[in-house]
Amino acid sequence: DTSIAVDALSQEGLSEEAVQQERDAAVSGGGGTWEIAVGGGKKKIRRRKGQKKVVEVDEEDELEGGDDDDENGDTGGGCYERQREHPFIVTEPGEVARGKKNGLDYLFHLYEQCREFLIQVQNIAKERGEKCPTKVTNQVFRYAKKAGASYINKPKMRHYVHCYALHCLDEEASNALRRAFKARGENVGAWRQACYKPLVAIAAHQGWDVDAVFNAHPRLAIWYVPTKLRQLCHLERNNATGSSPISGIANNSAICLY
Amino acid sequence: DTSIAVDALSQEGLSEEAVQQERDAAVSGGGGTWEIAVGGGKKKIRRRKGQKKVVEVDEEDELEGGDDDDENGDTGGGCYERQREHPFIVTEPGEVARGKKNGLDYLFHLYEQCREFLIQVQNIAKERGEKCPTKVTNQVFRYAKKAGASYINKPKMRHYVHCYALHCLDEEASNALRRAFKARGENVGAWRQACYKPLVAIAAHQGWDVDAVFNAHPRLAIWYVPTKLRQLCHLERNNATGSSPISGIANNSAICLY
DNA sequence: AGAAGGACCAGTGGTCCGTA
DNA sequence: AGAAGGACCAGTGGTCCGTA
Repeated sequence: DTSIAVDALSQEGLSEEAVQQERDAAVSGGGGTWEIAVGGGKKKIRRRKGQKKVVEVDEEDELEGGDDDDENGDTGGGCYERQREHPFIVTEPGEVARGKKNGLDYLFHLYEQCREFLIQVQNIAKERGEKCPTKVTNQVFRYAKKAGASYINKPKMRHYVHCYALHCLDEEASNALRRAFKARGENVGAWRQACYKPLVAIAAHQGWDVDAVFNAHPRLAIWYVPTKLRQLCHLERNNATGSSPISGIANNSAICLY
Repeated sequence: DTSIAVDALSQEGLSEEAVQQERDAAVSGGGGTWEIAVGGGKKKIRRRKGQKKVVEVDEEDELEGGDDDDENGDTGGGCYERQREHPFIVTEPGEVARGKKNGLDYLFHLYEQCREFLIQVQNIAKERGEKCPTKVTNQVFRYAKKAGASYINKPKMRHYVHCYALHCLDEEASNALRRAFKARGENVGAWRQACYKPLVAIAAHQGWDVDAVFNAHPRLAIWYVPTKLRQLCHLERNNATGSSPISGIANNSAICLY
């Protein structure tokens, strides 16, 4: 029975398209596929990026049919495999990922989508006189999922927040890093790690106050500062100071690490 | 064994006085009394307000001995009654409550104390490079308790937040309300209820944005807007608008409810 | 191996309701 | 009755680790 999924959606004022797609996903046996679950106005962008079938032979149907891997022959029945988003690869700015991969422009686009979902949640809250979130909270992720953006989830977005931060704060540096890591053939994890260092340098110039750095940028202010970035800034501040941690905070302009 | 309470305190850099008092409370059999648990630098203020023994015959010891009510004769043993703070009564500005009561100046003073505890928590967090609370959170209440201010607790502070808000935002109106309700012999609950209306009026003048009203005042911005005040503002906005809730927000200056 | 995300967990905001 | 606050609860921020 699909009534639960449809009921949940019917309260949110979604397009009939999204409801229909969610219904299809529910019918498909509990698993569904990411492709099917992607709904509403956000789907177009995702489609554009999803250039599949480099090795595969099956032409995908827009609404039905799985994104079957070779080892999974269970196509005819009601049992889809549990599909995940394609992994990210390091791409240059403007470059579309080929194969079963997603590029970094697409990654950053997800942050913009989350911002739009937050704005919608805020508007609803204001209208109802309820307390209004200023950050991308669990509530926003839940809203995004109901709106059909099932490819957005909290662990992923939190994982790459600092990469998005660098993209917002110093797009040139971010682009240069992407090109360098692509040229070197580094994987996404290595690129992600490398994004921390320039951010710490930016924080250093702002008195080591990474919260202030985030809050000063309107698109970044809606994201929680990642724990690891905060810790790195704290460690570097104490190293850079060259004295007891007690002094801290005020000595920002004297020392430049990078 | 008192080691747990002492250990918890020893990490917070408290005065030995507070630790000793906590130990006494623990020894006293799990109950302890509020008087004993009150410790550290904050105690003085509390003492000043606590003018007891109007009907009672027992002179209180500063550190030992309960604040025994007539019906409780269990004084000699290790079993203290579970003491609560004296209830609030409506007092005029500057008036000290008599008998086993606390006055409203004392109530508002508790909010100032919480602010000081928040500032301490913030300073510790900044020093450690941890995320820094902007509001009076559970963490702050926990810190206050460990610091010996056991008379501060979350339900009480949340209960009277809007009364403190009126005191901050329009002290003249707050004082007038206190005098009027005292003159009429109203109880604290009635006074508390009456504090909502002038706050809604203030919010009305600020485009019904009660969050903005709180945030604009530095001592108030650290407190969460109470749910009921938020709801009242929302209801009044829709009533005042005289049309569909869709219009909302922009029509602030035209209509004055009070 | 490298990576995506379901699902868990400690501690939160909120306040009810057993207590005095 | 009026009031103080321990203690509970649903939903949070954070991220681990079983999964693909």
